[in-house]
Amino acid sequence: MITHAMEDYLKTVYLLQEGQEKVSTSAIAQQMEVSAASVTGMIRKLAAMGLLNYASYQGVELTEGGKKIAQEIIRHHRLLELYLVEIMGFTWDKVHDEADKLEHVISEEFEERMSEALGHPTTDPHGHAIPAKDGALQEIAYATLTEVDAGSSATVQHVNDNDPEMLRYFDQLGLLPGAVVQVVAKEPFNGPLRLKVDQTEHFVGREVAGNVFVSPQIT
Amino acid sequence: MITHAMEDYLKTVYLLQEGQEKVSTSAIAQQMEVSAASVTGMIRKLAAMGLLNYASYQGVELTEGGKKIAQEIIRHHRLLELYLVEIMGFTWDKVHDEADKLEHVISEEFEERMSEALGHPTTDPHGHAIPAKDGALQEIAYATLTEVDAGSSATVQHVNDNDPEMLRYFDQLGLLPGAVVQVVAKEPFNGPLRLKVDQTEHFVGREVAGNVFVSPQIT
DNA sequence: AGTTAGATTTAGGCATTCCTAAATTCTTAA
DNA sequence: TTAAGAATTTAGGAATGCCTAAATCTAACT
Repeated sequence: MITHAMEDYLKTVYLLQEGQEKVSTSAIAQQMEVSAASVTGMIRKLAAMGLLNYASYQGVELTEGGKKIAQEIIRHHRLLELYLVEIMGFTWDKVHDEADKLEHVISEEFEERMSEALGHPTTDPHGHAIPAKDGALQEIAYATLTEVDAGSSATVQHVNDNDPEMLRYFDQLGLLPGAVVQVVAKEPFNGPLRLKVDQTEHFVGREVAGNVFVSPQIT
Repeated sequence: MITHAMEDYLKTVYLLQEGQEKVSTSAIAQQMEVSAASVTGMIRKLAAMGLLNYASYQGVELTEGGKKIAQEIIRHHRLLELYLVEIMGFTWDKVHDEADKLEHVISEEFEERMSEALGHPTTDPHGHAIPAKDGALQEIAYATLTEVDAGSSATVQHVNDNDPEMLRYFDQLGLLPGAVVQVVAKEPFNGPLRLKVDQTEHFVGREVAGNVFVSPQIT
């Protein structure tokens, strides 16, 4: 039997796995805010179920079975976020926590009816790709705003959705997926960035800018 | 901390409590399909939390605090059922199980937005009353179809929503809340009832009829 | 009143999922 | 090459929520 906690682990491994193939115990522990010991314990159980491969001290890699479950959960999460915003009228910053709870609980039919009501979308409100029913998630590795040269412009593709407070801040600034930002100036020594979004200028800290993912502006 | 399991117990006690004030351990165990021992264990915990009063062998009674939580869960459940049918297009028979899972997980905001989308309704698709935000549930004790005299007509008020198969059967027969039924004849010795619903006649077993709650037809 | 059937509680166990602390293994740099 | 330090695993323990089996209580009938 697969539990909610297991689904959370699989989802986390899947999202951490993008890029590298192996994910370390400590990376999972940090991301999920549990102890490394707890991670080891759960990993062994998931390995015994054939949902991931792992060798002691070597890190973890999802099997096809594990990937499929992770994709399913991520699809639930992102469809829920979009449904909550588009159909139910939630604000941007509240949908992540609600979706984190609901994603483990909804039926396939619920998923299907949400997708239908939304016209089978492919992107959630934070700009993340929504995996197709049985398809892989194709997330492109965008640069963060901190990596954009002073003077250049870029288009916001997606933002991290973990921190509601930061989301409200993005909303205030107009840093939504699709928005065009110009990096007017970058302070040296890890100081703030000066941005121009929609005519208005703002100063934004490096930590904040690191959570905004952009592609070069298409002109 | 109040868990999902505790909420389920409180909900069950609340619904069993209608009519009598005291609810027995075995009644709870039977309704929830767990052992009586499990019920005892949970009851002691809930009593320690001040959510219900109980004395050994004497049965159980919810406190005001316990009632409040139970009402909240029942409100969630019934709003969810209605939302799933009216807004999402689920069929009658599938909403109970979905609502049983979601009722523990949704936020107050989710509840509020559902209620709004539905125009703040007071009855769910099975004819059960939806408790107001902070108000008590006022379920009227209707008669079942088995208690209606042969020759008399009655109006369906609500039906039991526990068994999806039975719900599909009710749907087929047209035994929906609001429908007018005439009991044409009753076989003696606990045999089937002959019903006339919407011009058509049907034979219905006693067990089935016992799950249809009616009031005398208002003519 | 005594017996007995049924209801209830107690006792002991198991799985889940987390924790801290201690032991082990790996890495790296002197 | 070895020894410190970091990462990982093992060990042991707590809370939850279920179970079965055994003990105990209640109520009903002779």
